[in-house]
Amino acid sequence: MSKQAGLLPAIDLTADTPCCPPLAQSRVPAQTAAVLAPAFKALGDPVRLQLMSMIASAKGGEACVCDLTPAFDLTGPTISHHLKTLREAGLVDAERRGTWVYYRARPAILRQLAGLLSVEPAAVA
Amino acid sequence: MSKQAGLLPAIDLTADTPCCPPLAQSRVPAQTAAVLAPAFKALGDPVRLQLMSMIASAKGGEACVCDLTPAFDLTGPTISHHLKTLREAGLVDAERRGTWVYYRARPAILRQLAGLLSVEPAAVA
DNA sequence: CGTCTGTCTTGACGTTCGTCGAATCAGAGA
DNA sequence: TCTCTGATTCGACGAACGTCAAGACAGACG
Repeated sequence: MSKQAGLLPAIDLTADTPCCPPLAQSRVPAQTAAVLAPAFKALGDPVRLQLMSMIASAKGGEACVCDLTPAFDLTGPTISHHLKTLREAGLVDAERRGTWVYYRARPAILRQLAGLLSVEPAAVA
Repeated sequence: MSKQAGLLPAIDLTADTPCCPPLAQSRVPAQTAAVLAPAFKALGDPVRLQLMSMIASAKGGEACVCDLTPAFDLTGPTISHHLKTLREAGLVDAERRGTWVYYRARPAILRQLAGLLSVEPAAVA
């Protein structure tokens, strides 16, 4: 077994979860909270939020680490650590192609999180 | 000045921020990330995610701490601490009425976060 | 006033996080 | 093969987090 094969997401959000009624509509069950909270937590760092955005909005739907790293005043290992956090939260996928590693967003979980947060436009008035 | 008047949110998300184009559409600026990341971070704990949901989905739009606390296997101070975190992230408002304190969700920021996460239904196909 | 109940603050504890430098791995090319 | 470059892992550090017990504050009711 390759020692550096940790490029797969640790949890699979696309399967089990029943795609979340809005948080403001019915109480989130403890189990759902336990699954989704780590995703919010991963987004809870300014660097990771920007990384996520750069990946999700990248041309072709994917971004190379080599383009991501120089966008911050941080070392390579630190960016790699943040990308690993996003990966383990199930927010992105990574794929190595030759010398470079490309990251790609997982729209399904993004939609889940957005749906959980959604509020009726004229909720309280 | 009352020593226990820390019931107001620490930041005002409803004013400055220009209501966020989707994260997957254009790169989130560092400044926006710095403002919004703490909100995601606040949602990044299972207990707080449930608290937020219980408050936002409560009948009348508000929930009493006395109803929130017994829903968890945690002490009062711990729940109070989590509520303070939600307050400081601008996600909820608190109001004391007589003996009890009521919490109320702030739909505006919820909408902002949901909008940031929104993805076109058939984004990548 | 005194007391009781509900909530928040303080102080402490162990754990996790964000960051770095150094070392390692993976692939490309000479 | 050896070397070079890109990316990750490892080990360490200080800072922040989640939790609790103990104490303080606010309001209601005698």
